Amino acid sequence: MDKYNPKFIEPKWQKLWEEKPDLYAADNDSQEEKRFILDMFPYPSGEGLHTGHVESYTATDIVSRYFRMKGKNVLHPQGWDAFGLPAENYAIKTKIHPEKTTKTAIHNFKRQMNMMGFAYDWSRELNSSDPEYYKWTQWFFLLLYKNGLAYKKKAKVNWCDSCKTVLANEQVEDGKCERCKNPVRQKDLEQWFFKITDFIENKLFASRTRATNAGHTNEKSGKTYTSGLLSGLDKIDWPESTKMLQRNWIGRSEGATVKFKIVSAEPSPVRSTGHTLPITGEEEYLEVFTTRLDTIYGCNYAVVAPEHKIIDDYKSQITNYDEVRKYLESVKGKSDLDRMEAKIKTGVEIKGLKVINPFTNEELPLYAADYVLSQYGTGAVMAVPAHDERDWEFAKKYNLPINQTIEPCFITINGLDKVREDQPFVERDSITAIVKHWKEESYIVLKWKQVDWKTFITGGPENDQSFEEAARSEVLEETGYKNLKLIRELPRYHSQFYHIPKKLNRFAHMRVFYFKLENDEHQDISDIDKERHEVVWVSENDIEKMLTPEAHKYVWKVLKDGEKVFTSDGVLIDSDEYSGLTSEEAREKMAEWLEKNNLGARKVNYKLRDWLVSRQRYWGAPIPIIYCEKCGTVPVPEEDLPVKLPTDVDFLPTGESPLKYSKSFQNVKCPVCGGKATRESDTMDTFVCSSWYYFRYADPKNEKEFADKELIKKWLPVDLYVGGAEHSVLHLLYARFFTKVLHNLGYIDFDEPFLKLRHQGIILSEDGRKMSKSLGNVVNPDDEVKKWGADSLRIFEMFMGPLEDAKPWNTKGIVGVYRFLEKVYKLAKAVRIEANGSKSGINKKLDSLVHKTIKKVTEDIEAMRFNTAISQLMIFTNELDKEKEIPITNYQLLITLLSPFAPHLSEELWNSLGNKDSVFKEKWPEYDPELVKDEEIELVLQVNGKVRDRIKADADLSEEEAKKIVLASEKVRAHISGKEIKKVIFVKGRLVNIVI
RNA sequence: GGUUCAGUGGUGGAAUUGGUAUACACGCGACACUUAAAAUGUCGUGCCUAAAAGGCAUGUGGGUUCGAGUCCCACCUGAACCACCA
Repeated sequence: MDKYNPKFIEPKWQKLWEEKPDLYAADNDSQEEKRFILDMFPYPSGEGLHTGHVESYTATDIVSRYFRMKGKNVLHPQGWDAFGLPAENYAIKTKIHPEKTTKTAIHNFKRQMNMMGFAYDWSRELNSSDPEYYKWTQWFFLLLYKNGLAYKKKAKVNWCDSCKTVLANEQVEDGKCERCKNPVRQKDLEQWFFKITDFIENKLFASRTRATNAGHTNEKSGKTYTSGLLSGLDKIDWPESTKMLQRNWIGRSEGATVKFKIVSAEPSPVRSTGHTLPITGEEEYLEVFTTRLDTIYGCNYAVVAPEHKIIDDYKSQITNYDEVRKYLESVKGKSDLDRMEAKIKTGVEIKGLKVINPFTNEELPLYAADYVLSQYGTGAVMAVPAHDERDWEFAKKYNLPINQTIEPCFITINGLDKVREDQPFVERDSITAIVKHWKEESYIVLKWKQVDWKTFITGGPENDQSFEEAARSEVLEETGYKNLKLIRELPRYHSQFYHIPKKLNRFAHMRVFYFKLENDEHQDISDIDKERHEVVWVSENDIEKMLTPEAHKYVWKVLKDGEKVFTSDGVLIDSDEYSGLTSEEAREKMAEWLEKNNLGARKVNYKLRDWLVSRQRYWGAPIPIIYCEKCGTVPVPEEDLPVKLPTDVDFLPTGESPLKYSKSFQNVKCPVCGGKATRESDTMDTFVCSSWYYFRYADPKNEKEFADKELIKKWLPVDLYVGGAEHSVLHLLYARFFTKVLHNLGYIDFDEPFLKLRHQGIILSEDGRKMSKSLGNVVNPDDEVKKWGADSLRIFEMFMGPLEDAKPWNTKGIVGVYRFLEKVYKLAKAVRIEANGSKSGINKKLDSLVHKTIKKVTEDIEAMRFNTAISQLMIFTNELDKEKEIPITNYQLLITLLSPFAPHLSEELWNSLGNKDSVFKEKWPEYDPELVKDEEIELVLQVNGKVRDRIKADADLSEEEAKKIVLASEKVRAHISGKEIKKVIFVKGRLVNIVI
């Protein structure tokens, strides 16, 4: 055998490995430290593995093999997310039962995985469509049901006409079905939900009896809790982008509810029911939710969602009820997509009703409009057209008044970014600017005056007259303006307001005075650069830079378009006693006032809604619920699980679950009274199956529990989880929810399932587009393995670039990897068997490279930087190739380091060297930190930062010696001749830089 | 529209986190072996310049620094996700 022949080597070792389970099996009894390394279990489609699967599975395979060689007890299982719509749709088309197609697909997937040499512990294989598995999915449903976390409710839900089923909010993209891209309709249906919203914030521990030491203890209250879906994100090692997506999806927003008194335009209100108003105090109010309480003085009307109950409740008082009704009808038929796409806001005034702003006591008109969502907040909003874009659009269309109550602050303090930590003050202690007022035809002079540091931190005198006078006289000096009227002075502590970088906050101690400039005087401003932006800065040329980016854009818009909404925080104006406060301060004070007067309260709202889990489809786990004529909703007793999927069904979707038409399935006896009853015919969303599967790997055959408590303790949580970023909200959020439920009920003592998460980037086709069958640009792993072998494909996919990046496939690239493996193979010929073990020290340079390579490969695997690990192995191989004779220790080391990447070749070479045991039984090598260091380095000689010469030198050369060397260099001398040396910078082991 | 990330040779990508820019690989070119091709091997390969010396180069323009691909500001381009959530 002198030619590298993966076709022969690879199947040979795959067969031999199969016979040695200790190479890949997880040991329940081992005392070694555990590592649970997990791939997202795939949906076994008929297409087989694609390049993306190969990429992420190779990554986890490398890490698993590495940790095993490190002596860790590794759990690296694989399974099948087998339920789901594609299999069912395929069954509808071909009339072949999904169980059968799934089985075939799994068989093919498994073949391909073995072909790739993935070392999975197949003894723990699981399949979510197996009754032994979904028995426990049903058990989880009952667990949630019994703890009040699963409920059935009639609600507006997303309905896909093409899939003929309801969808979770998470499965609707752009108003379309995630799967078939059909527009989603809103439908009123009774459906099952999981109370995922209960776990957004930290939750008090539900079960004290079961818990041993589970749960976190709050230091202040001493209470034990489960960390919420939000706060839990802070403690796990996940990509920041993924955490962001989850936070955005949960969409927490802090605000307040405000009660607007409802008054009737007509004096004798009679309700539809015949009662006179008011019945109770409660009903007199329209409750709205807002995050911008500070803008309430600018509220000019209120809007309710078309579905809001106020319309029914006050039917008789609405004088234009017919018109309102007509509008509601026109909106009803619209899908979410239509509503979103409609660029122009529509609505109708509800005449006969008015609401009263509790702050101003103004009577305001009420509207119904579909830009207000009934499901969010209270389904009603206070409209502030001056400071909210939607309200502004609406007000423009219906010609409603617009009152500005927030004043933008335009200025940031110039030069702050140049201030260093050791300089306590800004260079300039006073800045003057003139701004054209955004609304009026007048100019405002702004004067910044620095408050000294001590006064600033102690608070200092609030209304320091002399300070104002000083400011005034400075303005006079600089501009000659006399008629300055002080409009307001900004409060002092508003660094956030100036948009100053956080680290510079402590420099933001300036007081700002607003002076209004009388009109006659502003005529004299001679240097107005009207062409440019009609904003003139007087005291500095570069003062324009003081504008915050946001304000800069804003000023532009105002001046160009005449008017524009200002939606950011600012300072309040025309708001009674709140005027002059910043938005943040005002929100705080106004909320206090509301609570004191019982007219509202602080409130937190979320975008996340409860998870809709029922589906009107066949290929899923049946919901274990029975409806009895007498007893009502009855959960299936645990001992009767699993509720098996019937086989006597027609798959054709009708809009009702196919299970409804199975007589054998539908008709049952009530488990409580034995009377006539029917089964729930809906199945569960497949994401329910995948929300708990990782627990099952700990104990996949258990018939009494979803997994043994001790085994869960042994193996979980998952140490490393790798999968696509497309699951960032769906699967990953649901799985966290399930884990938190188990924790809260005392089943487990951790509340986050996946400690470390990484995504693999998509592999694009060679043309940079997504691989797809219709484009005909799909790379099939089977073909590549046939051409190059699995080892080449594995390494190539890892070598292409960082794991998480999107990378285009390059057909020609794989040959380089093949050549590399071939070179490693051929090196065997040059191996010298030493008489007396390793004889290091002969070739110091090579020894150093050996240890550098161990270090680099080890660190890169741990950090999952496989591309650079492989590059280092290539450098090492190239270096060995230059030697006439290769010491066997060096060669064995190369094979050991290569083995996680190219298991087949490594095993073959290891065996050919006369080793009887597997290379994977070998201990992962350690490096000697002393040998990693270079004894001799190339000292870089720079003049003014430019490289002029390189000289070989001792690694721990002293500064004195280095200086001598520099000055001895002719090239350096040529550049410094005749000039004075100002400074010499010395970086040990690297460079000397001469500054002239 | 918003948020986030990115932009380095002909290509995929490196760069010890502020210290020799372009490691490793593909591709390309020359040469060797061969009747020839493939395979393999050797050498070369950012741009300007015949070459050396030198200069210019990390999307563009500024800034900080002895020194910037890396830090700061603005702009341009691209990608991903979210999008009436008050």
